[in-house]
Amino acid sequence: MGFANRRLTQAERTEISDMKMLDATVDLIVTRGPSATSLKEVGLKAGYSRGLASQRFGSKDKLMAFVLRNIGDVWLQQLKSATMQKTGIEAIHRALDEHYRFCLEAPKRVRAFYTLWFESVNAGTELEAIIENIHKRRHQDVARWIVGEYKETEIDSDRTELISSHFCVSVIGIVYYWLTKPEDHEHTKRLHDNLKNTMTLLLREH
Amino acid sequence: MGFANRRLTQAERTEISDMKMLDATVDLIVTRGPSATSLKEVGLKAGYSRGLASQRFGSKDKLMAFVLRNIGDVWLQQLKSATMQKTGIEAIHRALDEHYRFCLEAPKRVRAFYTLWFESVNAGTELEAIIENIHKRRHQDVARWIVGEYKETEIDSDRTELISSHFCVSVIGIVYYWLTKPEDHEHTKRLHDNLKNTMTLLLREH
DNA sequence: ATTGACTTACTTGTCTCGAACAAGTATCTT
DNA sequence: AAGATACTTGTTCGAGACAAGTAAGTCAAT
Repeated sequence: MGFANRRLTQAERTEISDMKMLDATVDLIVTRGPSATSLKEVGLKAGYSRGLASQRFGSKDKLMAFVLRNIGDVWLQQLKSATMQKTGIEAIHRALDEHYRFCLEAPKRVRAFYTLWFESVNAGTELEAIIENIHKRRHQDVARWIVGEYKETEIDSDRTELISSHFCVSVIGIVYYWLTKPEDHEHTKRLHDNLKNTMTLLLREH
Repeated sequence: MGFANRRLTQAERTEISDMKMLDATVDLIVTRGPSATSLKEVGLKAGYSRGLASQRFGSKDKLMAFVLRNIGDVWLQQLKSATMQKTGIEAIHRALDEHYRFCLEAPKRVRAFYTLWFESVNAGTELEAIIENIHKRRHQDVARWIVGEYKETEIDSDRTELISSHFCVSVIGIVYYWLTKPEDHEHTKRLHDNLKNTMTLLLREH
């Protein structure tokens, strides 16, 4: 707080207002849902005027895209470093542990993230493209983990494809259930562990 | 068409307008997404005035609840008769076949249904309660199928619980992927079949 | 360092459109 | 024909979007 009144650069000003509006948006999405979140409220809650969010982002969709990208990037980064150099079932376990941990640590952000994620299905917005990208990356990551461990051995590419799909599908489902019961950590943990076991089983079975 | 101009009862009138508005809503949800679907358009597309949907249902949320309930009921009915008297893996296979079939046969309706389903997460609306109910029923159905087949034998209630959860989670995930690629029947079929195999595996493993 | 022209951040005013509801008209009922 | 029910039209309120305004930061010349 020592520099609270010091002169800020333009870049700092936008950075600060962006982050404040991000937080405000996350809060509003989590408490009221995206459709009941107004640009006006976002601006005011962040400590600015009713018009700033509109002015900065251009449209509600673009604000949401900003939120999605912002949270998603942080996440992908964390996930990447957690599974670095790992392959096979170990990487998968790590990824699921990290996923669970992320849901516990920044639950509001992750909830907002996945709420937007689900909401943008069939919404015909720009968000779809961003999410499509994340899907692809996730699927490729898993496939790479499997291939890295079992390459040219028991598991062919068709089977790798199937197992990766199963993983991605299950993660989506788990997240869905987490969103409906975000406070039930026990249940969420069980679902993650359960998927770990199933994945182990699938990789063992040829 | 023979009775197009005959005098209709009030009950018939509402029934007809309800169904026409249901169809209109489904169309609009599938093409533009729920938030871009206006009550005005629903009324007009159904062949009535801009105000009818509003007047009939009271609010947009209630229209959506109507759509959800209506499609959900038909579905549950079909699913029920398809799995009648069946237990264990056979019931599960049947349920998945039926699920896949439903996605092929009435894709617009099912898409609208699941779009609303996903959208209502964190929306704080009445829809959540309806969906919560469907979740419970689904979970119980699966648990009953497993218990019915393997009762007092190898699979205890904890494990039944886990396997049912896995099923429900995976179905949600599959539906999510279907929504993102509704035209890729091959992929959707693979995901369904894949889940059948995994369930078989889970039930075999003790 | 101060000044002043210029750019960038933010605010206020206004338009349009959708949701919601009230008050009206048309169609059925008995 | 009188009452009830289905449907329409008129109006209000609030949100998104954008234009026009104000405030804050930047940078070169003195």
